[in-house]
Amino acid sequence: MAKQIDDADVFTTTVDVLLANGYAGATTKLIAEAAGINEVTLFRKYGSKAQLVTAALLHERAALEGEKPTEYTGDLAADLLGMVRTYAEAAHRQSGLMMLILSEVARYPELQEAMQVPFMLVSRFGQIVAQYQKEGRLQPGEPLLVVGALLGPVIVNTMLRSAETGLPIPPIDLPVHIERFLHGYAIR
Amino acid sequence: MAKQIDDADVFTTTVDVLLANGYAGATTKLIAEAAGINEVTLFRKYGSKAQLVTAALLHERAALEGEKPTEYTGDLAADLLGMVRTYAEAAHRQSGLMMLILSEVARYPELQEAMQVPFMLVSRFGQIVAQYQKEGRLQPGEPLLVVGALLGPVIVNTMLRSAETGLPIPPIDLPVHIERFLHGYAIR
DNA sequence: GATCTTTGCAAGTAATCACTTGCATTTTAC
DNA sequence: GTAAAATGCAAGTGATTACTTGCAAAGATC
Repeated sequence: MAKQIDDADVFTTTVDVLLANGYAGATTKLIAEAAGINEVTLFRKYGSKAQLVTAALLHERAALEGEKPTEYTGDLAADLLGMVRTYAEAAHRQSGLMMLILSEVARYPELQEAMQVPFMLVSRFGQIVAQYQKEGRLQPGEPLLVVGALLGPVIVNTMLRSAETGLPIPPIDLPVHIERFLHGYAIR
Repeated sequence: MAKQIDDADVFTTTVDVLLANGYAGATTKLIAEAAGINEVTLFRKYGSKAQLVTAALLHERAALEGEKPTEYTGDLAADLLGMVRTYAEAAHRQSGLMMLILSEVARYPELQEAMQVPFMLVSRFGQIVAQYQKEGRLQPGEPLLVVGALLGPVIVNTMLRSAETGLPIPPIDLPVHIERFLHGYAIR
């Protein structure tokens, strides 16, 4: 019956359903059920499925923006580990969002506005890397490529481990990964 | 009208449509149009959409298996570059397939049989890495994690560049990437 | 050439989906 | 307490999809 519906709850639930089912599989019926509200309410409040999904993904971005930002501290190893940990802590959702965006959202023009949601962390890390490069402590080159070398293995590891691929791949050992990364990219 | 239809052509086209549209978006109508055949023929020859898609993905795997395998040569840097090049040459299709499998095929139980298609290269590379580790030329540890460190940045780079992410990310410089990787993981 | 097989065309079925409408109930605001 | 707003329920619409059926034409085989 009539009750107050928390938009944030609906948005979070919407993203959950998207991650589990993809855009086509995230039917408005499924989303409504998962959110514990009536399907017609979704259309009354949000207009259309695309508008709901866009709003939900933008809400996800707002939540990311509200988090404590990863800051440059001057301690290279600690910053790298912090970056990778920030990513790893949100890895399941972040990897899922990244895949959702890259493979599905890109296919639906009506979701265009939500395209940039999962890449803000990457941008921010690029700025931190650039700072260390400026100080001559990391190899020169495109900062985003360096971020790729840092995060790529983590991203792919998370993706592969989240599906039944038949690959016996263990979780990544973050301190070891950072140590190897430092051997490769740090300037001593 | 009646003509000979090449299964291989249909399968390749099917995968093309899957990569462009995803599973839900790859309607049998679209696939038939793209293959230049009648939609009803798809059901006559392959039974159902799921069976067609599974057959197409398995055909993709057979094509991969038929390719010249990347072999251990004893020249570490050349092998690493060869591995990364093998992946990069097929990158657009491989990354697309990987994303398709991880994010979509995993959601449809009827496609279960096709799950392992894009991961054969990864397995093979793991074996080569293990060989170099045995010889004490690469850092010890889980070979697949080392492959992740080698391929992860390439995979993610390809994924990010294939979509409109707003990130100004350039293509990866493979020789530089190998050089940095060697600094990080090779034992001199 | 005759027969069988294959494929195309057209029409159709049942199910599902995003979305709408009408009515009733509950909640909120004044 | 009253009126307005919000939400639920049920039924429904139009479009789309995977898939089927019937007929005819073309290709392959003997």
